[in-house]
Amino acid sequence: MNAALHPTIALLQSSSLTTVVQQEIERAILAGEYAPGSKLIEATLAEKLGVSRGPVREAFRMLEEGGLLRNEKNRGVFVRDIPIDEAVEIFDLRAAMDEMVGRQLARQITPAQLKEIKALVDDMERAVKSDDAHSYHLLNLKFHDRLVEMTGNRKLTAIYRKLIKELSLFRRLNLADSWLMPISAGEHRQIVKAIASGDVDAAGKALYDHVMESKGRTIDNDLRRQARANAGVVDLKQSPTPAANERPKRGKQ
Amino acid sequence: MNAALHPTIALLQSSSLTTVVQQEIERAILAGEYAPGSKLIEATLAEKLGVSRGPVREAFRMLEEGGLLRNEKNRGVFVRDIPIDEAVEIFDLRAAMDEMVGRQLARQITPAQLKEIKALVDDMERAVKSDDAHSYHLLNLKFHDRLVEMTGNRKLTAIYRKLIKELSLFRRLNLADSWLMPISAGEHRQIVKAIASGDVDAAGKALYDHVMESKGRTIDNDLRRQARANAGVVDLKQSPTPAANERPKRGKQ
DNA sequence: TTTTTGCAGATTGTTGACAATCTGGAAAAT
DNA sequence: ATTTTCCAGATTGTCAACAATCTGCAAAAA
Repeated sequence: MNAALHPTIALLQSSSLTTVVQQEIERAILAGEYAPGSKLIEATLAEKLGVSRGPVREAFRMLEEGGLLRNEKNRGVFVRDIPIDEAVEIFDLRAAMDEMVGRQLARQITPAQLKEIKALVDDMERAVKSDDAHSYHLLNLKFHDRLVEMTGNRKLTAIYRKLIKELSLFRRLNLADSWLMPISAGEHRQIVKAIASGDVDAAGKALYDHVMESKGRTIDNDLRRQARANAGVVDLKQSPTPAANERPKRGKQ
Repeated sequence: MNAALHPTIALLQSSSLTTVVQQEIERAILAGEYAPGSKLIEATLAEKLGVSRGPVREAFRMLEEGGLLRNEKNRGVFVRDIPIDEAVEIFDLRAAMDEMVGRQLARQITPAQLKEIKALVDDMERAVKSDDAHSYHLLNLKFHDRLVEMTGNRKLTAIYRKLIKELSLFRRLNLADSWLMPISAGEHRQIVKAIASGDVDAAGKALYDHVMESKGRTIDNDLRRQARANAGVVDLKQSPTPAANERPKRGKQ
């Protein structure tokens, strides 16, 4: 008599307060409700969610290990703010993983799967035409996530997703991408074409290059942003940063 | 006034009971003191370490997220037993990561670093000559760990180490490798040579192939072991497995 | 005999309380 | 005016107790 026959039973067997709290905090972070660098207070969260501090602390430890939170002993936990060096490292790693994805899919993708990702690319092009950056962003995430998932390598998929989540905490990434959508969209067509052709090297290279292009765009973006911020500082010197009290005074990221 | 000036201060600032407990459990698991599949009891561990159950539970959550433990609600936490499918996935992923390592090192390795890994290979060959499988195993781990570390990509290094830890829980891997040492050792020489030559493709391929060979050897080993176990079962049918009470009755890995 | 039911002990899940530490600012000293 | 000292409030770290759940076994039922 195995479990998971009745969905409610499976739910009760798997979810404890800790896991629910963990999922809720993760959702809120990824939704941007807690900005990178901001502090999470155990008691506040516990009260908001109607539980005691125990489960909240356990959820903190999980999210900490998962790379979304950072803990300073006796000072508190903070939403991680991914520095640009780390973002670069993640992009490089992701490129290698995506290359592996491309090579594998060029060999093993099924017609049904091919149809599915082609449809996603079509949707993305529609989003480009209607200048819908938000939809494009979501479809882009979905596209890459599905590709990785289609390899059938669950370990790869799990780690890939973790990296994507961390990258989303690289806050300088959000906006200013809208005029680049057509370029990115074109690369997606190219990726699908290479996979469909069954050319292992081409598919690997297409995905590798795509991620590296994305990395380049993101970094350029950040450098511009950095420059703009520095330019502003000379006029506003010593003006207090808005959320200064949410940032720790000691230690490094 | 920054921290970490006095090592004791840095230690007290970073280590809480939770982190100490976490490290101790991890050490014990990797040392084989708790076998894969065995159950860890909160109260027992708490007493042995002289703390209450709170920190132990928090450490459990971290190790769970880290892939070393598995949690079944209301039933307890168990040392994870990596199934062969997952081991295969990890090997494939590791191969891609090591290929990245090889390509990067072929470009950027320094003479001092090259000297260091050459020395490690020398040590390994000495271990082969004296038939010291244990030393060889440790040196092998060190060799690959240093290579990854030398890329300078901390994210890659962290994930690589996590994968190695998980692989060590694939219990069927331990023994029976001793007569293969010469082969593996030769591959290591080959890897170093390719990196030293600066040939990006060759270095990547050398590491990729090495990991895949290692994967092949491990799987063959497991299949033989599996076959042997099955052959034994016909004689010993229904004989109770020794640690049967340590394994859960419900759910899947 | 075989199956079902119903505990008792063991173990995990959750909570609230207390101890230790940090933060920011007021008071005191320079 | 500037620096130092001290303290109260806020927050995290740890613990022990209680509640909920599971496991294995013995007694009852079939």
